[in-house]
Amino acid sequence: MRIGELAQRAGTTTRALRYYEQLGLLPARRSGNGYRAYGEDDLRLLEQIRTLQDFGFGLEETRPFVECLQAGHPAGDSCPASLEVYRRKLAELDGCIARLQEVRAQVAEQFERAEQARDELAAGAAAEVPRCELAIEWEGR
Amino acid sequence: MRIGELAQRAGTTTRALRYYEQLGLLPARRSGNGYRAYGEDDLRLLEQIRTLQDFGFGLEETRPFVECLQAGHPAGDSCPASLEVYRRKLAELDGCIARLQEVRAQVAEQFERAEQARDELAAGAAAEVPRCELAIEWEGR
DNA sequence: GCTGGCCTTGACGTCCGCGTGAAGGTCTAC
DNA sequence: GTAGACCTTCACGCGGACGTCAAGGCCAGC
Repeated sequence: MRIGELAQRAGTTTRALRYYEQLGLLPARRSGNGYRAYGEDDLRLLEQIRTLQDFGFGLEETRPFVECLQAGHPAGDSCPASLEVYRRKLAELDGCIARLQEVRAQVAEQFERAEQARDELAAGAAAEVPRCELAIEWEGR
Repeated sequence: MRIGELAQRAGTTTRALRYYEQLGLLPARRSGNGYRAYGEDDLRLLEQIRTLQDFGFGLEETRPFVECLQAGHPAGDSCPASLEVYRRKLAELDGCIARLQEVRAQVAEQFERAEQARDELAAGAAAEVPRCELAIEWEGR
């Protein structure tokens, strides 16, 4: 299989595949004319890469999974290095979620405080309007 | 106050202040020699900007707050436009948190599945080890 | 043999916000 | 007078995952 066919079947581009090869992530054999030659296994590697990318993994983080598959293991996450990446990612996600929740709480606090201040101002203004009208009537006489 | 002093008091750099001016976010008066001249008010504007940046607001998102202060309101979030930014930011944060939690759940699921598969493999191997030892003992006799 | 489609390498462009750096000149403080 | 602060404008960096040419090689079908 040549690069164009693999790209199409994997739903990606030839440029991405060359980029992966450049990173040493997805090396390709070469046929006689210098064209990259891929097998069905490479399609599985690509699917592994894309699945992890959808989870927000960087390309370097997919490397242990790819190497695990290349080593002949049945799944990309059969190897300790892959599990370690899972663990790191979970910790990273937890940290990120915690930070965002903290920020959210602070923003919400500011928002509610500001909204309340606005309402109190509006209530104060409403209370002052009659006095203003009285003053006008007073002046009118 | 000149740009260097303001930058130092606000804990930022002169480059950043010139950049904010370039964005029209923090315009400066000019003294006779062409130097930027800032007042105490500008320090408050800067503090508002930095506070919001710490919350993850982009510079453009701080603009309504800054303009609100520039209009003479007591607080940057006294104006409807600022409250609207708060609301948008809260929605954005909620969406971001939800996405991350969903991803976290999926990664956790993959991780646990992979770990279980490993344990089962290890258990299978452990179950085989005694047989191996027995075999060795058997051979030993 | 020629067109069109696939492939090759290499190098630079894109996106995004938030600045930073450098060059070359003016102004101020000691 | 000299160091340091300031001025302007233009350009560049960052980080990651590619996109987009450019210039050319290889091959199938007509």
